[in-house]
Amino acid sequence: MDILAGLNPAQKEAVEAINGPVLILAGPGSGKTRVITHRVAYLIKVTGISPRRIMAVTFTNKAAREMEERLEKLASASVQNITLGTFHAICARILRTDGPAMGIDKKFVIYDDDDQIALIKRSLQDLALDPKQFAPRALQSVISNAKSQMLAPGDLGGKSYFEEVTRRVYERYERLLGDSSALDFDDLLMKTVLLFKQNHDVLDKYQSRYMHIQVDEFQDTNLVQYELVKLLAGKYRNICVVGDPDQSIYSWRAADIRNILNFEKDFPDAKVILLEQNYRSTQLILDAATNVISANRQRKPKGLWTKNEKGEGPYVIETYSEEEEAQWVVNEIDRLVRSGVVKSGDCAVMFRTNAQSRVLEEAFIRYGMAYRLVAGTRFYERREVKDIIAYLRLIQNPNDSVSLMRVINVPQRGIGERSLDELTRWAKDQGVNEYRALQLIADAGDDLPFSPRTVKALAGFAAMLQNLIEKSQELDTVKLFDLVIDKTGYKQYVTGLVDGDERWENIMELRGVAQDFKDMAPEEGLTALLESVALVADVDALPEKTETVTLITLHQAKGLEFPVVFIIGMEEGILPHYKSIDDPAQLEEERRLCYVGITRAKQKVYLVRAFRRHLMGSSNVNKPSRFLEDIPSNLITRGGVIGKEDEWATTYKVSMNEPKQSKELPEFKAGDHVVHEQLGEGVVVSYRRTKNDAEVAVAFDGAGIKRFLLSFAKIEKK
DNA sequence: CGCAAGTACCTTTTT
DNA sequence: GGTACTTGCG
Repeated sequence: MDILAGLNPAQKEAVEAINGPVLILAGPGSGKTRVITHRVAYLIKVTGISPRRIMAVTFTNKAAREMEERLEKLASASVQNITLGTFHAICARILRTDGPAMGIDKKFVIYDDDDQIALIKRSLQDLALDPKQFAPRALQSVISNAKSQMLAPGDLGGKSYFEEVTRRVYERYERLLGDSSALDFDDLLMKTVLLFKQNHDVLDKYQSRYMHIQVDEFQDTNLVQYELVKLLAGKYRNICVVGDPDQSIYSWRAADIRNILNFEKDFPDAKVILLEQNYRSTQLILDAATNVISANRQRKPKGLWTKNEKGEGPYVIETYSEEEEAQWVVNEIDRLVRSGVVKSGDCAVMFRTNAQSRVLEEAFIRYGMAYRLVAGTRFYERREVKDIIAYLRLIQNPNDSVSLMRVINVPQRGIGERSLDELTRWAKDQGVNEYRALQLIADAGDDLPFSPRTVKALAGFAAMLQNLIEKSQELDTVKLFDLVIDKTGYKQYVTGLVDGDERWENIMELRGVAQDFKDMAPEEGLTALLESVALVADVDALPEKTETVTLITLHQAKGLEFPVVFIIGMEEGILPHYKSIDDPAQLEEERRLCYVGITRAKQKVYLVRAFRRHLMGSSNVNKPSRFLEDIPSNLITRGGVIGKEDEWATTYKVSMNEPKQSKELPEFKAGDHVVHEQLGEGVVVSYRRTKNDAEVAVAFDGAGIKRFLLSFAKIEKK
């Protein structure tokens, strides 16, 4: 039984406890993923359970991918028969198959955040409400929260005027979703639960199939998700949930730690297994993390321990500004790499908010150090990508009015704002959706509130769409893709835009995604393509080990580990985030976020803060994060807890600018041939003196144009 | 109707 | 500091 080899007693117990409910509480670095994958492998290989009777649910696509890879190594061929995916993906599949039993259009589209906002704005418009007074974002969040708790519009009380408005918007929004044959993210979960509750045959089908169910990151599940799991496990009760309440960082998305407590209530016979041995971090890092998290009051203490060496405690670093913070990080990574301690791929820089990555990126670019930013501007959020997807969605489901309104005039077809308003109003009067209205207009001819020119434009669009729909019956996804960018005129349109080349490249990248579905039957291929696009937000299915530094948000870092971790912005207002400071519960979540960050580190962790930072234009002086004070000074390897702002000069500090001024900087001019230490030969494109430095842009053969600060870059004339 | 310039607005984390 | 929305002009 080599599947159990190398596991510690607690891990072994967790793998072997396959009968009945199990709750695994797993500390960071305790081999959680290992346990889950080994459990599944054990089920298949040792007890001979058919893979198709196993479901493994994860919270993110990344986690699903990782589990799949690991399982492939352990249990090879049988893996593809396991139902493995995110809650949303699994539910989408169930609804695609059995949704029609409760009146869900088989061809439903999945609306993401942006689509939801568009539809909420439409709802406000329909109800003659002012979007300035009722922020669409806020409404979206309230509606989403309601759905996460299975609340229908009618369940929202009319306690205040705002609630009353929310109820009305929610109602209208649901109506519009239905008219568009669309489901939003929350619907995928909620409707599946409703389907199971309303249709016993369907529930029985799934209950009977799934003999074993595993749920990862259980602390991040919301009420609907837990409900779903309970229903699915209703027959065999072989349910295993794995989580760590200390790493619950998604309560803002309605994740509910109470699910862990309720699990023990709902399954009183549940076996509870603690994984407390940490295999990841040095003792001092683990101690520091434990001290940080222990300050939370709403938690059960845990006995995390490790056999690892004592190692180094956290480094606490203070810099003057956020620019220096970024520069310092880059310098330190460079120093570590040069001294041979680590490779740059071993380093990760983590931050609370995406906005912090900009300054960081600039420093990396200036220095000429390679990095990868995990999901910066997300690929699927780019305008041109969304436009093409909207066309594809329309082909699959022309009722999708958000997509229709999005692209009806992109590229411009002479259908302006006024015509669109009129179209919406007319469709509403006729009691049909926009697509149907277009068809009616194309057929009607006279007697319409549109100018002949507009009628022609609208009819033209309808005819084009109709044609694409017909062609889609026989073309594979790639051929259809090419036809779309050709017939819609998008190709010509996009190449004429200012960043035409870049946008075109993005479209070609999307075409690459379409290629994955090329061999499927036409309709299925399109459905599968759209589903993967809707549910897999990160296009970077990059392998974990890369040769470059990783820049990542603390949230995204959960589940990962790196030898060297930098957490920047260790300041009041950033971490903890200023929006969370007033609310004790939210503050505890910020602390957990900090804990997640520290526990990612194996060897070294740097807690970096800037004395002065620009926020929304103006410059602020921030206090050190309160979380730094939770780390006893004897654990800190360098730096110490930094004092109040006026003591800045007396505390440990790092400053890079001072001695540089006197140094003679080499001068270049455009056209000079130069050599860069890492990037090789290149030609100077521009040269510009700044206050104490000079900025030079160099075009390299392989690497394109890079910009450097001369005081840092190692460039010489050839 | 389309485009350009100007204005007001807002900033957390993601399936 | 960036973007989404508005205004004004051709």
